[in-house]
Amino acid sequence: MEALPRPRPETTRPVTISDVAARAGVGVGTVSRVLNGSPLVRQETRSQVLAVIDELDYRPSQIARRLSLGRTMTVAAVVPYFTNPSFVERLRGLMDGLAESDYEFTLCSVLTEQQRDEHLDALARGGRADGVIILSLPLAEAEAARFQRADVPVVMVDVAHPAFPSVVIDNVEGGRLATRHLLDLGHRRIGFVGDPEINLFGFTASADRRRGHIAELAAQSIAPDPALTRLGPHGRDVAHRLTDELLGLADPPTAIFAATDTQALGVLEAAGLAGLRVPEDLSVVGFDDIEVAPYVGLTTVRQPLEASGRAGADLILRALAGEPTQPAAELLDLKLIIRRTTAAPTR
Amino acid sequence: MEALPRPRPETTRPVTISDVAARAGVGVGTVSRVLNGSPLVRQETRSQVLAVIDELDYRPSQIARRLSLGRTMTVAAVVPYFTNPSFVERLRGLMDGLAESDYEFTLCSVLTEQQRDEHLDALARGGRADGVIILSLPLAEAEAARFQRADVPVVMVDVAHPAFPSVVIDNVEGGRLATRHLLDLGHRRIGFVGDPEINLFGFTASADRRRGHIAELAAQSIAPDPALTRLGPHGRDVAHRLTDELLGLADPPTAIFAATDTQALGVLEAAGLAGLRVPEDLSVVGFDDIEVAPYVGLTTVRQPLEASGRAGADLILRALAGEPTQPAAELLDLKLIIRRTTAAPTR
DNA sequence: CTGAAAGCGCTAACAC
DNA sequence: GTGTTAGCGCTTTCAG
Repeated sequence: MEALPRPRPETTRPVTISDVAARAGVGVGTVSRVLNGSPLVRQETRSQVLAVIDELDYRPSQIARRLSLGRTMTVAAVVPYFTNPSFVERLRGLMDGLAESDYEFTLCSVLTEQQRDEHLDALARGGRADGVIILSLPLAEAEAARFQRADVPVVMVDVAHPAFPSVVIDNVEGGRLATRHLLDLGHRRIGFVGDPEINLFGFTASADRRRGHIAELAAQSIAPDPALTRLGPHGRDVAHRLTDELLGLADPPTAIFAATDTQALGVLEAAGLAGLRVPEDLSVVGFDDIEVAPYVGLTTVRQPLEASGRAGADLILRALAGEPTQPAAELLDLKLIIRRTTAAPTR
Repeated sequence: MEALPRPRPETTRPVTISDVAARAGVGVGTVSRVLNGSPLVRQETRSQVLAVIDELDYRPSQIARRLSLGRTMTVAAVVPYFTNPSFVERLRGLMDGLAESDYEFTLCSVLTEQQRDEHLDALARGGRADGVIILSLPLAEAEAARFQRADVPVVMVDVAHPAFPSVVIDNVEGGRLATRHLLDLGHRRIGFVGDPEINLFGFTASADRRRGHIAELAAQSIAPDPALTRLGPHGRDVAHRLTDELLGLADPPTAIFAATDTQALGVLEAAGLAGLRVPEDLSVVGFDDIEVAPYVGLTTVRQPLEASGRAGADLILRALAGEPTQPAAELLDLKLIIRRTTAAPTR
């Protein structure tokens, strides 16, 4: 058999820990020790091994390491609609924060309920990730319990859960901020375009912002006109359509508060197509302050998107490091950014 | 020892293949076989094992599976500036395409040269991913060779390499398309805002588009005016500044072709701040047709961003499936999308 | 068809 | 200090 002239090995075989051990004339245990910075290695041996590692250009197999360690050395982020600008920004902060650690990152994209359930299920049974960051998705009690049982640390971003540390904003307050601005400008008929109260993933941001909106109206003794509220699946296109309805009203609003910037873009689009000038004929305020907001001069409530991702990464890293973490909610600041889509009503 | 009342096991231990085997009264080998759909299992045994798997809610450990298989069952995508709209769109197509497969996905974010090198190095030594999709990053010969030696299939998107299948567009043609449109409109002094010819990652899209731009000018016997060309690091802000320079010229351009939509946004911003009306005082055409393009009414050359990601995923999946793949370049279509930022010059 | 056992590459417990 | 060895959970011969 050894006589067989095996075809030239075009492809290289990765060098393993035993290759290093053999070459260095030591046991694999020793190599492993220097690899993991164990102090129980003579300095001389250490540098010897290091030299061989360098010579052989050896890199330990993460897979093998994980199996042996029983840890995956990765952090997973479960994120719905990850291509949406606001999630992209959160992701950036998150990956930035993780990049500085020893943990790998794995993105669990959620577009459907099934994906949501599958990812959560897989993650909650452990062995897939050592820590999980969940973005915007409310967790059912049973789901939270499973994570706890499997002893998998969880951090929530943009949504809270009593059992885990979370990073959130005060959406109600944000809704008030936006509405107060419109009110201050003199608007009295203010439309609202947002998500349905009951939606696929149970997002509550839109509903909370609307609660703030209504509260602020009430503070000015304005009874909310149900006709001025239009809710529909999140997206620019739907918001566009809802705005058409609003503008078609006998007594249309002079301003519209959109639950998110994406929806505000739809509002602007509809207004433009309807021949309305913004802000002269219609004021518009959004929420989030995504990257495009400045381009269209959108007045909006800014929330620290990227910072929320970073905060999430920091929290999970801290938990993974064994530091005691509080299942408390970290509240990020909101700020009204006034640009060119809002002004006093002319009607 | 067995007398020790161990503290109640708060955390669950994952069920393994031997748990299943034991419970089903078979060997682990058999369980493995039914897991992998081997035909060499009696139907009766199979359903028996399946029942236990179901009962125990068993899920095989991917880590162990990978170590044993010697394959990672994941495909990696190396992507620079993944938060840029164009990359996000490509990513979406890519992840969509991969989601339908058995492969996991791992995103290698590249923001610095070091990250580029590290990721490429790690990936090229194999063991990290079974297949690699590289976005926009030109590969050095030595790097390509390493992938080949390690027998790791590679697919290039938005940049070609003779050794691997790739998905590209004809940037030169795109540049001609944009410029011809401006020329047809009657513009003769056309500015160009793009990336430096020599840049961090060796991107050539901007340079190629400019070559098309110049070629088209030449076709109309127009000598390119060096003063009308401004190159700088990619980004809205820099493009904004470069446009300021252009507009400050004694004889400023009546139109500007920006190498990308992002840069076009910077151009529009600068024009607006300079009090110029678009398109009356200045026409602007971009490239890519990213999601925000319609919002600002940007005339641009559309390239199928999402489709490129999908195509990349399809190619790598095909390679992974062992199907013979050609190291040929798949050329995607370009299309000029005329919106509101271009018109005939008024000067 | 199926059980037993070797092995994937690494870590950690255990001797020397 | 350092070598040896027993797993980590799974796949895959190799016998039977």
